[in-house]
Amino acid sequence: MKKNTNVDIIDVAIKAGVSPATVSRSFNHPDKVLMSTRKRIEKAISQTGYIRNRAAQAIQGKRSGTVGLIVPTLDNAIFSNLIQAFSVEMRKHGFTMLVTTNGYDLNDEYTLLRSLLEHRVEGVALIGHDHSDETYNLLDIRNVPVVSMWNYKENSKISCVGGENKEAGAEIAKHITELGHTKIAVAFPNVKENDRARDRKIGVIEYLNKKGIIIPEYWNIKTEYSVSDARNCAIKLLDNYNHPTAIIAGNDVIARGMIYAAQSRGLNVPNDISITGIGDFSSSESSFPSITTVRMRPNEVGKKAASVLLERINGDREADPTRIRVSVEVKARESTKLINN
Amino acid sequence: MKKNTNVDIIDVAIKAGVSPATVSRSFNHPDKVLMSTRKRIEKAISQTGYIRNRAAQAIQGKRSGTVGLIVPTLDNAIFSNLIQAFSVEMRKHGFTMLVTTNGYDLNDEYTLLRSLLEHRVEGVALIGHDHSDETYNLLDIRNVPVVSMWNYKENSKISCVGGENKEAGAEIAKHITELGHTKIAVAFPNVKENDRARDRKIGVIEYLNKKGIIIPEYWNIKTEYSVSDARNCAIKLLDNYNHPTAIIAGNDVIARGMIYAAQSRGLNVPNDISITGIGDFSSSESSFPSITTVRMRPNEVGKKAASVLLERINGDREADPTRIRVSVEVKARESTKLINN
DNA sequence: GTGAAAGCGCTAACAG
DNA sequence: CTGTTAGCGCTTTCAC
Repeated sequence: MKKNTNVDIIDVAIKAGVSPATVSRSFNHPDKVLMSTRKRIEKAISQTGYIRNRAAQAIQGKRSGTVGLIVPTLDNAIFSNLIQAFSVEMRKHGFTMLVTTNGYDLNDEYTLLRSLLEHRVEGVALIGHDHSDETYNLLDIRNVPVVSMWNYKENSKISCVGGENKEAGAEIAKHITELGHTKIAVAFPNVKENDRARDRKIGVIEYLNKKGIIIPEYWNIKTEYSVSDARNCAIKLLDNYNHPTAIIAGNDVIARGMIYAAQSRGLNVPNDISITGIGDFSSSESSFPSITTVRMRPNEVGKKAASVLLERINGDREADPTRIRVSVEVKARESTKLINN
Repeated sequence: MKKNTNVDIIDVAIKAGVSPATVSRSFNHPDKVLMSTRKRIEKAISQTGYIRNRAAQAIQGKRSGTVGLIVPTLDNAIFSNLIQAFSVEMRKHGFTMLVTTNGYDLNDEYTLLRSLLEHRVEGVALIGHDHSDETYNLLDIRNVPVVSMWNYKENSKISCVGGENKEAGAEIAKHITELGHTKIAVAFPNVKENDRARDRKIGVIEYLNKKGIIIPEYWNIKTEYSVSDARNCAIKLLDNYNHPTAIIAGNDVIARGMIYAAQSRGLNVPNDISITGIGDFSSSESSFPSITTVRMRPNEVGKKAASVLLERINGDREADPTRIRVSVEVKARESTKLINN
């Protein structure tokens, strides 16, 4: 059995005794083709081993059957639930996903977007709202259906689906203060070019300030999005400064690293120190201690973002942005506790 | 600034005062075009906002500039390092990646492969060696450059890059027995249609048997690849049966869940029980206790797999499979300890 | 070094 | 419901 890279729609048409146009129709408008001829075509297809050529289809300026996704990184758990949900939903509607990573670099993102457009993706999904002017400009000029995932923004230029990260920050800060904590450290990654982290942090800080709580500089930790860096940062804090009674971390990965740090220093979480995350990653509920965090519903975001994008692709591209706010919710678990003042 | 989805190579040619053929050449064979005209063309490109149409290029039966990747899932950390490394390397060489997930279903995989081929990907990367006959057959018939990642296999039908999972299993079993353990439980996921897990498990069991150690059925745990399920399974074991002194888990995620289970039951790891993983995920070194595991070098695998695939794409597609074995290595850490008999 | 012309594989009118 | 025809945007001979 050998080598037939090259059977085309004409070969199929001949074999089935119809015209190429009919074969094409049986793919794209099957209802316009007689059941019986469709059957013959299908037989011819499997006999010849024909596989459609989407490139030739895409060239009509019509459907390429692809959408593009640009994420900061695939390298950790942060986006995996989201991407999986988005991907599955798009696939259900016959789309294949072109995935690229920009390593949190917005200039890179522009280049990647261009390359996605070279492939004539029918739509693009991005993370968050921090994008270069060039990127926004290109999306606008080419009139590409686009959706931003993971952060809701009231007046966003483009459609978006996500939780309100600022609210998430405020909610977890509220939770912590209601447990009686006032000596609070915060741990966030670089918030430049990362609106999700920035909004969370703003939410936390503003809420605490409102309650009259000010974070001293040595309790304002800057860390990477990794367990190991978070652990190191927390160790530094615990070893060199007096201890806060609580740490609010920018996400669950950071929280996890900090819990390990505390444990490795013989501290009990939450008895000696409370630690919170944001995001509710899949393992946060099952860890020991389980992590108090904020649910951001990545599955829902991914799925809804896919729907929004599909709507744009199939419908009115000039319509005003669709914005879907996914509710966030504090999940109180074992890593925090009431403090006795 | 509005709406120019449709500038094509001809518009650019006119603007630059050359023929379309020359514009095309300046992309694909820049050396065959006078520097000065190339400059004019580039200027015309940026003035018109032209973006190449890869579909039109792909239709010539030549380069589509894409490769396909089929993974079981994006939903957890298991493959993320690997994918990231693969993706970055392919991108460096100008390829964009079409990603799909089959949810560990090999029939689905065949469908996904077909859809990737519809997009005329120039090459395909798969995980492991368990694939349906149809899948192998299709790859063969279409003569698609292909690489299998994550599991080395001596006589594989297709090129592969990975560690030897059986060896990984044997190595960690060796490590555990050398620490004096004989009362050992194992925890693996469903090994059907998953050669990586199967090989690991075989490696463990065979080694233990050779040492005269037999795993009783109630210490032979079957779990999902998730922290939560692993934790539940371990709890069941700890609550209902006498305790082993060690648990060998199929990967680090499972090990993590089991450590949490032990801790939640007031057991100390490793003093009361030793627990090992396989895979050395990024957080395994920083967790508390850090996890004794086997390094599988996902970054190296991803990068090398990309190289192998590129070689096939650019070179001799009929050549015998290239097989690269990436060494595996036990990382002894805090989650295991010597037992006093 | 560059242009003219002939397709690549498919789809969308338009007839019939 | 089906066939004919005219391209989609680009690349590639083959001349010049």
